[in-house]
Amino acid sequence: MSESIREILARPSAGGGVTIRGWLRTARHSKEVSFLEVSDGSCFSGIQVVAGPECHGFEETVRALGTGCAVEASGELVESPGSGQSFEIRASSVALVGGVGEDYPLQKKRHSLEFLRTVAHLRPRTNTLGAVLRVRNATARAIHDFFQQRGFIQIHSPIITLSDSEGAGDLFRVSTLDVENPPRDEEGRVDFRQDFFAAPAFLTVSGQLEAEIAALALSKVYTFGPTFRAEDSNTSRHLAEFWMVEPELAFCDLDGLGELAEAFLKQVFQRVREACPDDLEFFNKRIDDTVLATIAHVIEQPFERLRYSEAIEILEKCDRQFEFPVRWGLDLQSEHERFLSEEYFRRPVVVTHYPKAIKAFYMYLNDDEETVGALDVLVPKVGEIIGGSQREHRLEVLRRRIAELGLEEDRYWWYLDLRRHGSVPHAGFGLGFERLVQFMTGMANIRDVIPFPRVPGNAEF
RNA sequence: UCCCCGGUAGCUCAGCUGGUAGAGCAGGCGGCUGUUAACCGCCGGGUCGUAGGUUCAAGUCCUACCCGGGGAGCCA
Repeated sequence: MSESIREILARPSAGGGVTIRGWLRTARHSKEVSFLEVSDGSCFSGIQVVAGPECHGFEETVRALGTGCAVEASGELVESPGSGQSFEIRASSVALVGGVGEDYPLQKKRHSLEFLRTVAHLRPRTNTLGAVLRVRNATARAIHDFFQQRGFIQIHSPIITLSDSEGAGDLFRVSTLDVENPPRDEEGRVDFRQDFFAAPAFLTVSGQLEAEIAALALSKVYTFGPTFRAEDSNTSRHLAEFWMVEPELAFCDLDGLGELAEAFLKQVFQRVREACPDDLEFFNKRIDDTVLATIAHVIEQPFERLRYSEAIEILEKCDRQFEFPVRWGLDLQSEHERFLSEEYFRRPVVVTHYPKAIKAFYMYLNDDEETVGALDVLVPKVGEIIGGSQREHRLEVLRRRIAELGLEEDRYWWYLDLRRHGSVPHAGFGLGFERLVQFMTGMANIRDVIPFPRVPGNAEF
């Protein structure tokens, strides 16, 4: 494999022959010389190829090149006399590998992100999406590194599931039945006993329950995989298909979970800042000029920790008028979360001990019998980025909670069984991977931090 | 799903109180001895989101629908 532009630009000094392959960002032609800016996606920067009449292919090829053309160029790596780059390639030959039509939609000029979504097959070639995909990659790697270094074992939780988990969101059905003419049972209802899995099946909304199973054997585990929600929600923070990171720890309580969440975010931010400095510089310059300061802040400042009750007090006492009411027992709204993290504390905030009525059945019931061991991490701009809890590991308490909420115990038989055999305190959280990338890059719309977004009414590409 | 805003050239937009569509960039051609989203000149390019309606006349006003954006709900 040939040397990437990233590797060439990282050379200690000029000199020597190089060959690069990539796509033209722009071509500047004057009478005796052409400047080609070539990118291969290996790093934010492209490399400048300078071709004159002595270059093989100058008249036939180089003069006709424009934005988008795929080329192969060979020559000598030299120090650039122009400002704007340290090295450039003095070309001895340039060959066209793949030309572009007159209707090639990408210009060297800035495009709107909305337009780029309509050409998702070409948008990775833009500065912005290229940077997003490199940061996304670095973030995924940093996540694996964090857990692997600490002895967490990755669990591959299933994509197809029969249970609807915590009942979170609407589910995508998985079926091989003929939708035009499904088999019916005696009462005329669709007979899923004849379906592929002999039961109604769905795409997973979370790997949590499976992670709990694994944690109660391997102690420290995590999942990192796609999840699916069929909610008709159309916002800049929601996708129908997104990736979720879910660590789960045995012998861990809520405090331990909060420490893990903070160490996790700090290290991931640190690693991505080390891996993608040019990309982050670009986001800070062109997308959101607070990105670098925010990243530094997350790495350096301790997170604020407070209980739900304290959060309510702060919100009640402040002189801000909120659209939605603030009262103990009501869930925090987006505006409340943003006020706390963006304005009041100006840093990530860890809120714990929520009222049991607004949280899921599996969360640990505190001694006050009113609150549960829930934990949310709120960050500026994005809002809730992590949601987690200490799990209820006491069989009788869990059965009571299931009954209180009117859930069917039968459907959770194996989840309950885990509490009958070797049950221990355990805790875990879920992190929306795209929201993390949004936070890192400052991208306003979640559809622009995933290469192929799935949203209501649109799954093209 | 709800509320608000928008849809005009390939892209980004302008088009006033209704009078029959324009700029920059992109594209094509030509010029320019080192450019940095290069620059200069010329040229081509539009059923103004769709369907109805009002009017002598609709890009402009009205209605419905479609698509996009922002916010909210739900959540990650």
